[in-house]
Amino acid sequence: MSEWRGRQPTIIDIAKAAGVSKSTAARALSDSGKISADARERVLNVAKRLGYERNYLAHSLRSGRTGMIGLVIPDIANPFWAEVARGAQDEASKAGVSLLIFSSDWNPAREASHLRVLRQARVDGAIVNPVADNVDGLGRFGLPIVLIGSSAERFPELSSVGSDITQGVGLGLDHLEKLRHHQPALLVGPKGRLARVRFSRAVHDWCVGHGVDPATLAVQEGEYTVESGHEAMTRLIEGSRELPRCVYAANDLMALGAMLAVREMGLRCPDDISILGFDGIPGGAFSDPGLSTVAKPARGIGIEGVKLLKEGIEGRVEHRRVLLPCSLKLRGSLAEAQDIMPDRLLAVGRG
Amino acid sequence: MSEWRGRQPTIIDIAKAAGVSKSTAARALSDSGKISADARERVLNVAKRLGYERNYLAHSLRSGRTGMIGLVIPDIANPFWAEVARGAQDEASKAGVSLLIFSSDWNPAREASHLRVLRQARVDGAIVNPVADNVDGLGRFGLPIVLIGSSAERFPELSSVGSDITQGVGLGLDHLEKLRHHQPALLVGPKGRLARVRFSRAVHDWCVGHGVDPATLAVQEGEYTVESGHEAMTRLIEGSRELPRCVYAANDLMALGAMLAVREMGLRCPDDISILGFDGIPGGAFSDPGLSTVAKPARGIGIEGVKLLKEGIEGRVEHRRVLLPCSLKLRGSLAEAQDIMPDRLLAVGRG
DNA sequence: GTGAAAGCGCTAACAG
DNA sequence: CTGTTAGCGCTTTCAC
Repeated sequence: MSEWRGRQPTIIDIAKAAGVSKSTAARALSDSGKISADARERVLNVAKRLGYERNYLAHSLRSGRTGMIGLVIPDIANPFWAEVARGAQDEASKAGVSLLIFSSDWNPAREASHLRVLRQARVDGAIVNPVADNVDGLGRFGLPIVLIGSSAERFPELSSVGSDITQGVGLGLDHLEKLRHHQPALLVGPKGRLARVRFSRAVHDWCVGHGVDPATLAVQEGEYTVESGHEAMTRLIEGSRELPRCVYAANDLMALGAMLAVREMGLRCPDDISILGFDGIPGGAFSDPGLSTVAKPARGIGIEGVKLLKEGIEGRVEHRRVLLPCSLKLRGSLAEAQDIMPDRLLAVGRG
Repeated sequence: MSEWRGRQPTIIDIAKAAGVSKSTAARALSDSGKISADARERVLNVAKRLGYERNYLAHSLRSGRTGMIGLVIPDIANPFWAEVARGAQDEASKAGVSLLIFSSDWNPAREASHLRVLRQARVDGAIVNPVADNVDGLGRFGLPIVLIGSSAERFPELSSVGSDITQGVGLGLDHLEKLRHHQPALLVGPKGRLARVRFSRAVHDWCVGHGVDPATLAVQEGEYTVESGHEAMTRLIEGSRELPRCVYAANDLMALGAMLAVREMGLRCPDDISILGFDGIPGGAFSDPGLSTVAKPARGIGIEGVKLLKEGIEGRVEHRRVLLPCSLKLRGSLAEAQDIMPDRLLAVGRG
């Protein structure tokens, strides 16, 4: 209403205008303690009229709680992480806390800096997917913290939430088996990454449990990008004695790259080669055929992360590890295995 | 080092431990004012030893600046907005301020709530893409504000940064003309949206300037989604006397949907129908053929938004409008127009 | 019920 | 150059 170009009204202004003391005004405004209905109403009215808004800085300074939590992820522009952020955002706003999102761009130094900023901003806690291998910083963060993603293994003492890779890998392998693809070739990530280890181990375990010799599966490495998936697929086709009829990629982008490579070599997906991805990125719907994939519960991870963190902040639960199930997203890139190999395939890739 | 399970040390602890007064410690810690090299060093050493970290709440409460700025966008899971956020994040961390990202999910009520939270958190300013048509809230935000996206037009008095739609549309149309597609069909957004108006107007103006009668262009509406693009394209083909040989979609998702529709009708892109999108989302690279598109400067918008806001906060500049140029991203979905229409095309779509 | 008073941790005059 | 003092706006005893 009024064009008060000056500073925003403080609790003192309200108290004065309502003819009560600072503390009575505070009590009315924070809806706490004993206060007469009359006084409370008068204060509230004045507050509304003057456009009062609680100063959260002062509030937090005094109460020791900021009502803010931090989220540190590797890349906000990556659809998977964006989805995690969205889930966290939803849950945070439902819980009435503000979420501070930080993107580390896979840079450990930047991650450390973000963590520092968060602590200095006195957030009540943080959700982090650590990119730094040396994660000392986390140990001494000194605030409630929840880990997301694969790095949880390195910090068994911290609460964490992630996707159940073992279950997800099994889901994919089971489905491939149903399509009679018993020995899919694998497109995995680079050696160093923990995610790679977990994927490979899950595949290994599944094989052992299903009477398949893990050593018989062809494997190619990639960098989790479309380009490297393309290259890996090319190497795979050119390097194998027999044309692979099915490929299981550890990540959707590589799967998409593989699909491109397949087409470029004059082969067809899924008729000649079936392709299964892992992630569930939206872009997988735009390829031709659409990419079938094992989708990670990205949004759920964000939601659960916030819930877990709240538990930690409120001291309700000491420590907990949550594993969310993956789900199968079937589009067009998978076909049943043919018993007889079409003649024209025999000639392909013998470059 | 030390396992102080207690509270973090304050400036008073430092002062005491260093044997100086609170203010001397403050001066050393904030690197301001006159202070002897000796005292400064002693304080700094103690601070480091005790693991001192400035309490930004108190700092902000006192100094009136929080060093935080807000970013309110419609959807963090949308690749375009994620990219904007990433740009803003980069620039913010370069400028040494923290960025609070909020996603309104196209919900005006939620947007209003986010704006309130930001003001209550005493951010120094905010960057907003308003979804609410009734944007009273913005006017009385009371803090420096920068608008991003198309809504800038409704608030000529506020600073803003956006993409140059007119230039972008022209870029696309120029290129199509070069390929001898003089009358592309248009896939535009829903009537209400400002973005739709701007796109249509830009096309109109280009036509007038290039001797094309705007009324001769076929137009279909969509909702900016893959599905609606698919439907619009189907309507377009079934509804036109002559098969359109080129389509210009106002958004990439609709273009992708159109591509799907084209293929389903037994036509080929780009041989039979050329398709041009508008946005530049990463998913456009996964389609077959890859989607040629006019890319909006998403990251640049985020970067420029932060720069503009900083100017506003520091009172350096009163008001400014920045328009960033779009760029052409050529992939496989565009081909030169054929003079003669292949026979088989004449039969298609006469459902 | 209500008010007075004492801080939360820090900055910014102001004297020394 | 350094220490003292007075708050920033709010919550929270503690008396009355």
